[in-house]
Amino acid sequence: MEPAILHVDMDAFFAAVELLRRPELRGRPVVVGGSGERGVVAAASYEARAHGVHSAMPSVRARRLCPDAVFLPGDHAHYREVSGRVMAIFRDVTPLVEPISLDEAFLDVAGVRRLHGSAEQIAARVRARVLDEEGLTCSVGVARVKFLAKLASEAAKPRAAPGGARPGRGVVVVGPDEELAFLHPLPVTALWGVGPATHTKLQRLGVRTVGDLAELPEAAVVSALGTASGRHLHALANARDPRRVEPDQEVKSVSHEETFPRDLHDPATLDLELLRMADSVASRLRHADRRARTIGIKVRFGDFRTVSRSSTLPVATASAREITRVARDLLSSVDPAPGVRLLGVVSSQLVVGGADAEPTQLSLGLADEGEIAGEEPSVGWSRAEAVVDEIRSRFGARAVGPASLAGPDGLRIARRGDQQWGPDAPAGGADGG
DNA sequence: TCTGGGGTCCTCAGACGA
DNA sequence: TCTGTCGTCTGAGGACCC
Repeated sequence: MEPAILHVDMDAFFAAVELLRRPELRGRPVVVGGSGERGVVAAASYEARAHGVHSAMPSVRARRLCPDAVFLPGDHAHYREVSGRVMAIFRDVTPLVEPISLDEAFLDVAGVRRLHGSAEQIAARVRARVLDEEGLTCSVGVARVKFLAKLASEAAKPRAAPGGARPGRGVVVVGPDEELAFLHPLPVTALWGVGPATHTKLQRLGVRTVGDLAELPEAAVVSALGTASGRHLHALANARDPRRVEPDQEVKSVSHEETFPRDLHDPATLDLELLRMADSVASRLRHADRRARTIGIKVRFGDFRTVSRSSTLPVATASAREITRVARDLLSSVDPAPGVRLLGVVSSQLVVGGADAEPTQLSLGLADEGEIAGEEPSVGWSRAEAVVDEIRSRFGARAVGPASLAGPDGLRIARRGDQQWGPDAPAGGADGG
């Protein structure tokens, strides 16, 4: 079988997009990410990587490693916009595009080779178009199966070197007869699904490389890692990966979580944050035409101990009021006294369709603060929230929101990606204990 | 060298009904 | 009526990915 899966990975995407807007920074180490003490690096230019800076590294440490670096706060909305245009280029080549994140995607080109040429030729053309139309470089891996394509794109990438990037090969093709020779010398951590915990377990079995793992009997791997992970990783190590490129991935959960600049102890402050996050989750659910059956919270304490609580409702909801009510209930079972570092609201078990897609849970007609004259209270609220959505779509997310979120600088409405890489430098917003 | 945010998937334990 | 088993659902937590 000829390779027909492409994995396209943008090179230092966020940093590269920023350099397009600020060409004067070219050649300098640039770091995109959170600015606060608890922020992390989202992307680093190759000049910064040469100093040892990499994504997910605490910003504080990145600053220490590379004091000359230019730190930029990151603009998630803009990256999404650029990503959308790049994905459109991919879809122009084949309809079978599976985005993995803003900066990478799998493409299945099996059906378009007669039209566009071999997978390798298509890969080269995709790279050229992305560079032409967006001014961005990307690396492409080509293989028979997904995870090999992904490893191949990694092998195609530029490398960090003092003074900037050493160009990579751009496109790497792993032919069917080269798969094991390509795969087996790689460290086992190169496999998708082998993180620190699994690595430790595999080390105990004497596994260092993918080849070592491939040689073990599957039963031994299953016994060490569990059925699902064990079988999966053993298959990958033998170049077997049955996963197809899936263009229409359903979203399975919608969540919003934030790390605070300082740990919070005060229940009233936490309650306001919870309200803000529930409002954000509900708004995004309605925008995606989804409702959630399960509502959960996530609490991380100052010592990094993390707990979660969840509750499954009889009827799915996308109402901010209902999500807040459930989340509040769950939060009341957690003692914030040790200090809360992070709070999150999660919605899952999603069903398709807005509020009118399924029967609404009617209340028993008790007096309700949200009641609208002559209407069932919950119906009144869902109408009110539909109006909120309409206003936000016209005037922006911060145009309207719960009164309790009003402050001297306007509404404190949480938007997706606002705080993607950690809290900004503290501005005295936390209660500090 | 103190660890973000938004996701997915897996495991395990307990509850519950057939 | 009691007990055991099985499958399913739920909740909590962990690991991993970008």
